[in-house]
Amino acid sequence: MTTDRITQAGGMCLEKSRKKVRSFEVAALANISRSTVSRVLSGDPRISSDTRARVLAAAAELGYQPNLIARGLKNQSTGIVGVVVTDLDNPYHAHALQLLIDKLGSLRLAPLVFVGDTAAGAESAIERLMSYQVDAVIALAAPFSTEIIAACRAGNKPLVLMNKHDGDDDVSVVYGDGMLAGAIVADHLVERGATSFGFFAGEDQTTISTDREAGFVERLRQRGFALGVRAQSRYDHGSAMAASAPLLSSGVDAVFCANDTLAFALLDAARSRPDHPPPLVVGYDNSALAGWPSYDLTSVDQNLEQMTFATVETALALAKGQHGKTSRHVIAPFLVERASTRVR
Amino acid sequence: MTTDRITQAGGMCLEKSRKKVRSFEVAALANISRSTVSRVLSGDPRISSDTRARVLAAAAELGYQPNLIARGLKNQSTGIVGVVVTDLDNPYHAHALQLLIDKLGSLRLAPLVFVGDTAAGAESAIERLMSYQVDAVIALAAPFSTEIIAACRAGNKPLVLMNKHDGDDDVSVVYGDGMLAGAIVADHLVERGATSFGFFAGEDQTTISTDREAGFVERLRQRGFALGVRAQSRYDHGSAMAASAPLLSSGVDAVFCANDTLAFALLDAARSRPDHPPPLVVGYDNSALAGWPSYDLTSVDQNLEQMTFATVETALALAKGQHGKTSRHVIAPFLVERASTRVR
DNA sequence: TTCGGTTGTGCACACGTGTGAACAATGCAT
DNA sequence: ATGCATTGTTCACACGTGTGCACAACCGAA
Repeated sequence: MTTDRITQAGGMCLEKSRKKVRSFEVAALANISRSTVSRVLSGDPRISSDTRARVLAAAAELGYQPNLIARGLKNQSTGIVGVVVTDLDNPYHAHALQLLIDKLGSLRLAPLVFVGDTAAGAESAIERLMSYQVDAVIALAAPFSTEIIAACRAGNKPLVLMNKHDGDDDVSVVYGDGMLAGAIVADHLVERGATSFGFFAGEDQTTISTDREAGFVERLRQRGFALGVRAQSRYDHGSAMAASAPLLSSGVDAVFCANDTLAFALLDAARSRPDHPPPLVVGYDNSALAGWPSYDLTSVDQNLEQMTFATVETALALAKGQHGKTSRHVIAPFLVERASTRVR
Repeated sequence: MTTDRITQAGGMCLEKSRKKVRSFEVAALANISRSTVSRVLSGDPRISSDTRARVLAAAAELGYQPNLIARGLKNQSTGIVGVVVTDLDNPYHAHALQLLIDKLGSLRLAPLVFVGDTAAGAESAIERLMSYQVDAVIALAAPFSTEIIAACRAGNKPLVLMNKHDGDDDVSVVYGDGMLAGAIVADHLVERGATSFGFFAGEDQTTISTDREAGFVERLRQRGFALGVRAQSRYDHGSAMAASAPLLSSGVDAVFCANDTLAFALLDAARSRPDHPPPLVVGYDNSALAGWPSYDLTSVDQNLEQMTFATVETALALAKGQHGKTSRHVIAPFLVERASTRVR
């Protein structure tokens, strides 16, 4: 009846679909050729509605699920998207990853996730991804984007950087508008009556971080103020608490922190010196913890929802077609006001 | 020279390896057949060391990376492991996922990650995973494990449940010893001088949660005490703060919380009523936040490192061979003592 | 020379799917 | 009856890899 081989029918199986069912089995059940099954599934309009119904019924009865590995091999398109993340202990990254997975899933794409927290790790992650023939790569706030860009270019894979942009490299990027955020924060603090200002910077001096500071300082300047004090720290709570000392002893009215983690550390440090009144504090990321009463932190929300949406759309566009075109989405952030900038 | 077709050699490429290089190209460069290349890569001992060296040199020169999709199709084993997670906003889950990805990567396995936070979502996630022919499935603290178990059994895919066990279902499981943890906490609180006790339960009444309570109550009983008060809440901070009122107004000496999130909420709620002295508080998960000075929470550490290790090892064992054998790893937790159980 | 053993390599097929081209069936106009 | 367009289906090949089996080359022994 067919040139395809026969499988042993799996003996004494009691459950519904014990063994993997392949397309030629539904073809046999529908008295039709295997190609017609494939055409029905791909929505080919030449198939008569009669046979289409028969095939669909047979597929449903057998519980047929196409083998996406085989399809990927044939189509040169697997529907797999590589995602490179760094630190999932940062709740902001974890949240972004979750949103990415959701968006990808709703587009029937599957995320293959790797951690690239060192230069070597990032490179090897990309190599693994390319071996799996992913349709595109999304790098999430990746510190080693240079290596990633090089690897993707060598393998000719479309790449989208989310929340990281490296100036002039021609890669598609999606990131939050740090300059705008800095300006919004400056306005907010001035309106709250602050007259002396500090900035708490993170360890990494990427454009993503420096934009925030630049926008802040620039708007302060426009309104007739200057930055009074500046501190810098790694992103863990302990280091940040230690590093926040100069900000507190300077006695500035308000501090803008590059990150919620830094802001929490600053608040904790301020609590331990009740002699001075604490400054107004603004964070960045609007993490869940910012809403808790023990911190109640005013924070910039990067609009991650919109950011992940744009990222996935961009990746999909690159995957299907125009590899050359690089795009640049800049997402507008907004401020969530809470008690940490309420005047006491 | 060969029966394989010729590719267009990619015109004016300037970069190193602009186009995908396939095994027959390194075969051609090494003046050898394609099968020999495959055998070299799989470490076949019959290959002479001379040709082996020639092949490896050619592969290195062309930057050959085998197509794992094609290999997966042929071998009926993709090296992809499906991971089903629920809530990545829970830092505990995010941390576990990161560890899982690391362990999988070091075993040269690739994680395909899906979110299954509803019954329907979990089922569709598993279906997607099976379409991708994953070698095994790991479900991380999945609330809808019944659906997942059914789907994996139907598809004949090995499954490991991490941090969830459903009593008598014969599935491989890896989880922390909640009974032991409860006992350790009871001992600790009694030693700290507490004489009246409360338990703060989570929304889910899975065995994972109830074990903690059962072990706690049992050990209290052995030492001549009983549980004085009990509260229950969803796992978000707001709900938990509201739900913690009865625990505080009851005036018990010590409260064991099923989760760090609940413990943080309880501490926040206690702060807002300075009339009573706060109880001793113990949490569960030892999340990063527990170490921060604003909470400084004594908490049970589940030994996630060991747990993820056992999970991945189990999945790998199931993937290569003994599908029938189900195993059960119970990981011993330990207590990290901090200020929240220090007598004031 | 013939036979058997060892060592290394190549041919051809398989994995499960998608798809261009060929083809059968039918209707319609010549 | 023949030619042609339309419609639905099948044939055969391709995607890139692994591997059983046959076989070539070589050596030593009878």
